[in-house]
Amino acid sequence: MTKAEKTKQYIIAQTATLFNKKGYAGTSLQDITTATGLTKGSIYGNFGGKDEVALAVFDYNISKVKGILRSEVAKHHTIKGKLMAYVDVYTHFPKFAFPDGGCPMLNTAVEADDTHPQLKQKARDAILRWKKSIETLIEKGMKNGEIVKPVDPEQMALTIMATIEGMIMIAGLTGKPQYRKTIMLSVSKMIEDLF
Amino acid sequence: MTKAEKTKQYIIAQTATLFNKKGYAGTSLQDITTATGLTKGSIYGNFGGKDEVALAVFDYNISKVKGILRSEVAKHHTIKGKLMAYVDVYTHFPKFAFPDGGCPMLNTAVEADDTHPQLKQKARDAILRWKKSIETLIEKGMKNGEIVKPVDPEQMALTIMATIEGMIMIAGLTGKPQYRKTIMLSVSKMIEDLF
DNA sequence: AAAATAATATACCGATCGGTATAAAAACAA
DNA sequence: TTGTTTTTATACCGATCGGTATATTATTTT
Repeated sequence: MTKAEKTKQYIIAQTATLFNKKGYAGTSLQDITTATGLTKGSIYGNFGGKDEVALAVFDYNISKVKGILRSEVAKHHTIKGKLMAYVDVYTHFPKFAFPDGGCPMLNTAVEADDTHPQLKQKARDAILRWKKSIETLIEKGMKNGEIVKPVDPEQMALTIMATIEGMIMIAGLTGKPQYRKTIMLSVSKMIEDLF
Repeated sequence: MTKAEKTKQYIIAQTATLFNKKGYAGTSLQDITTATGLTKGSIYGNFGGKDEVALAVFDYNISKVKGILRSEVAKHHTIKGKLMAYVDVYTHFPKFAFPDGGCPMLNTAVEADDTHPQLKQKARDAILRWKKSIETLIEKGMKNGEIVKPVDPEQMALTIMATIEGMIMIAGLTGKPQYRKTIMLSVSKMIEDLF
């Protein structure tokens, strides 16, 4: 890894929290230089502009979350266990190395809705991949006989995702950790009902 | 109503969509003057600053949503009907006079999370009021015998709210109206299961 | 209608915005 | 080690940011 490549990764890692907390419009070049200890020249030597940093940071944050979910899901070998792994991760949210400032998909979706098409596209892709992976799990469960009740995989996936994302918003806004547990308990019941 | 009061209301109404779409940090004084056709002097003659406009706009947007919900809920005289009115409103979301740019609570919650304490407080109050009103409906249903199954009103309220807010995010991000209907169908099932 | 008051427009403030040209320094290749 | 290329720092650009002082225009009150 060349020096520039290392610096690039360093900039991304140091500003990941920043962008996730303050958003794209709320994060200034000065914030970036302060967080990294570098100067504007260095930032622009490694990135084409603030946009490029933001896009790279989004990928970084998403892959962080994805990595956690993937490894937790892999620990279980039943469909039920794998689905419950999602509940586990989001119930114990803060324990995991989640990026500060909440879910990057939610944050980006809300901020980029009418302003930053590229970021919005990235968030859209991420959420559709997430949807697909839950759907696939449910479909496998139906094929291998684990899930016996008739269920629409898409509806189930969308509902689980919506409840989780809404939970993140409500828990973050109210500052009541109990709300997170309460809502996630409902999600686990939804999943339980499939079996 | 004095002239100034009229102008104040005019500024709020003209910038309500703006703030809801672009957020607090993303909306500039110039955006405000362009949207209203007024000048900075006029804005500052009626408000103490951008913050004051933003706070007033938030109240305006929330009361708009609240008014729609209240009138729809009032059309029904059973608890089930009243709860289903929420589903109705959010299912046919765009038909109603909702502020463009999505749910003001969600938007404000995400943006103001680490930046604007006053706005965050307003969003928190709004969501707790919403929670309370759903809880009260469920409690009434339990008292008058409409709801027979044992249910935790708080858990039910939180779960319904989370699912709705997550739906708004997902539907807005993906641009697929069908997702809204699919998720709201799940919410209506949750409510149906109470009776 | 005249005087007092309130509301709006103009012109400007310093600070910060994202971005760039260029020079100094560090890393690399020979 | 020397020469070349890449990386970083400095200094600056015009534009825009939120905000204000003041002049001008409406709106009230008398």
